[in-house]
Amino acid sequence: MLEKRYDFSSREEHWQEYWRENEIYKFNPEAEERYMIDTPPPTMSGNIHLGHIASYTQLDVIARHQRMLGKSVFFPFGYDNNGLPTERYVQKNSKLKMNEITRGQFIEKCYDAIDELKPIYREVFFRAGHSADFDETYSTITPRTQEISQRSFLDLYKKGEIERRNSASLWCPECRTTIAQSEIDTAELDSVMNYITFGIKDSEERLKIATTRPELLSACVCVFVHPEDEARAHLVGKTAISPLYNAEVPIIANPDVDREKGTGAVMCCTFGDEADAKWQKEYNLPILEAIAYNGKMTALAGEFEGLKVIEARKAIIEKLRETGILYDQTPLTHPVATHERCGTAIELLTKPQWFIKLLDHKDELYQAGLDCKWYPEHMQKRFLNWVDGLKWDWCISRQRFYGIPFPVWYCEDCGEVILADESDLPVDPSATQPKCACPKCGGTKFKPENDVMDTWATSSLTPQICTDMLTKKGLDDTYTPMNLRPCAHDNIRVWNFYTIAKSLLHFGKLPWKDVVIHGWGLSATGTKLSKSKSNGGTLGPVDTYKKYSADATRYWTSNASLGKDIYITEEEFKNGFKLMQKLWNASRFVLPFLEGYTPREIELLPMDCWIIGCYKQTFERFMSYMEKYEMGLALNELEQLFWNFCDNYIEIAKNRLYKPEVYGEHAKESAQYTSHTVLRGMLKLFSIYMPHIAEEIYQDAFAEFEACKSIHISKYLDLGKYTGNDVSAGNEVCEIVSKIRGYKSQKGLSLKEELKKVTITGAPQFVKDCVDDIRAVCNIVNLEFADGEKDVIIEE
RNA sequence: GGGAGCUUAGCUCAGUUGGUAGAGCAUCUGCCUUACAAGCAGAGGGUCACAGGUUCGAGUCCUGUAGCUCCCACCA
Repeated sequence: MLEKRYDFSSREEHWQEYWRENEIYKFNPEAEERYMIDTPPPTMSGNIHLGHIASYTQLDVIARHQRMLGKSVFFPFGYDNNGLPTERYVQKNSKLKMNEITRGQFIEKCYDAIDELKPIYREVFFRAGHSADFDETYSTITPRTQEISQRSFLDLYKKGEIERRNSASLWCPECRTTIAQSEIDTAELDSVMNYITFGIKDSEERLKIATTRPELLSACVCVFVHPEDEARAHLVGKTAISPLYNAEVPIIANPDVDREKGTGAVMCCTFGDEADAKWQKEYNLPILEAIAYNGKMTALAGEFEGLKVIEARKAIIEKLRETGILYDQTPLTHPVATHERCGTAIELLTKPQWFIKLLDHKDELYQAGLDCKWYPEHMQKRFLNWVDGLKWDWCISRQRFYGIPFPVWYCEDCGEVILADESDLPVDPSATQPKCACPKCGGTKFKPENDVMDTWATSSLTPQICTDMLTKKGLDDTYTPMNLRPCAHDNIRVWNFYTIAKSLLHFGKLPWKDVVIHGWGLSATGTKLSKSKSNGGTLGPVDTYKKYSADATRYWTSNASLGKDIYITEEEFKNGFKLMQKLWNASRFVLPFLEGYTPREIELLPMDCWIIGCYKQTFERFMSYMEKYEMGLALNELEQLFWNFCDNYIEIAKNRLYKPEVYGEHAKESAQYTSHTVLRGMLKLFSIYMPHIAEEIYQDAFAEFEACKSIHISKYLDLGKYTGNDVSAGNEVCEIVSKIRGYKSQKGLSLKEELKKVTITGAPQFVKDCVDDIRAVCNIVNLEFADGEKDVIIEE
């Protein structure tokens, strides 16, 4: 018997523990049919919020759906605790500066932070009723993961896909590390265009040049003009003299120059922007470093040495003004590349870095984008677009403390790269030494590579890291391509892209077949929920579970459209809560009539056939939506059926169930069979969205009947193909009932009010066969049928 | 500048292959009905962004326009 009230707060926890103890969600690698998900490990960088719950719950709905199709579902859970986000979190919360403590101490701090955060993260997901295995989880910083990640490095190095190059790379002066193209944001910043003049050697002429980066004047290596620039044609081949520094630089004609921009003459520095870097390579120009890794000017800048870039810019402008070299200024706003993590304008600096070759593989990457199935489909374009615009190889060196080290030393004598032995992985080259002498020069002194790898170099291996929990084989492709990678739309060019790249480079195949793109959880005002910013006022996940239940929280998130952002509104939690109550109450009505009842096949009354037809129709639509990962639309279909069941079917069945002495035992049994079947079927469909209450009711009423330990490992109730005939006729009955209810409503009568006589005209045979049901549900003394136009005539 | 998506009821959104506009929320009216008042019944509410075109017929297909959102490019 179900209690009058469903006490979700205690029952939800009860079932969570039950599922865990009984290993309901355990993956069976031997299963005939498997469904494997490459779960995104949440980044451990602070407080977890409802946005996470939104996307992970959608994923859980998918996992549960696949499980109820009879597949064994691999739904791992992991923690992404490797790298910059965690590092920044630790720095911020402990108010530490990187240069004030040792690397070892800092790493300890990071591990401590992870230990504190892990249980919080686990709790939030576990209490949402997620069907992942929380007892065996992975993390992106464990020794085992480090081993896999380093092995990936060695493998790609040996394949010739990784190399160390000394070239321009994207540098964040705030984080003091190189970053990748994918980590760039663009910010619209105010700036000033400064018009200055260069001298010309052996000439009185001055050459006008515009620049937004006068602080790089000391690193000016060349001046370009357009080949068709007649006014300046005579200068090509001559030597320009930079102001203040009096450096002699060549004047070269270059078709890349945009004659409309600035003055039409460009100074090329090391490096003002990507064009500078390109030209440096193209003309083999000298590399002059005016900016140091800490974002301050070097000795090259002369009197401006030690100033930060922005300060130096102000100072040099002042100086240029004083000396009369600056002849004009115009304010402008322009887009500046910034580091997405900290918003600092990035610089291009030269430093030896490790690169994974991507530009050589653009075609394969593009093809991989075509080969994956994207949901929603148009997200594929974003991937292809990104591959198209790829300009940099993937720089994987990071000048940070906390991360996975490169398994690499350099020979102090000859500089040769010495790789760690695979059997020694994971290694920390700063703590150990190579086992043999340098193969090239026989040297025995080595210095370690002190950089660590980009976090994405590791998280791009999640298919290998998570399936390693099954195979213990590390970098292995036994289970790839997996079935599904879920991912937010902002991660298409990052996590998705790199995972595809690694899988292609290592194994020559896709990491997974399907990609589902989910939106962001947005606050009611439409701002993105973020771990680092607080969107004050919004509920936290655990508060929401407490106030509205986990099931209601899940309802909110699963009701979203594929790929679309979802807004947090308490309205939706309330709706979820109401649905839960309704499910409870409907079951509380039906189930007592099913005590001691065992279903057997009998001939069903027309309206019973009708609701079963409705169920079949819903079931088909539900399945086809879920096939496309459209869980929100599937849920809508289901809800429609459920309300129909409550408002129309139960009202009809009620009379037969209560009064078999009036309507007959057969009519009662027909209603019993039908409500048993349809409620059981609907519960299963609901169970992927609201697993707790579905389990509660299932255990009370159906678990024994199905001899199944949990609704979540039972199979959907497929009643066969919907043929389409019975539903429309039954709907007509509902319309007639609705008309009669409307009549009472308009007259201000109670619905139980007795009607003396009702005549239904133009009704088909099906409706006539339902005479008892209609009479009962509308409380009609005398119900008659007549020929003529379809109508309902009521006499009080 | 290149690409993608969106525009349907006051709000949030559905609308599969063209065939009389749908749901939830909100609003209004009525109803304590032996599951549920956190409920039930009923009602009002839309030139489907705009303009053309194809068609017997267009929210749906084609072309164009406008507005919003996102991705990419744009640092002289």
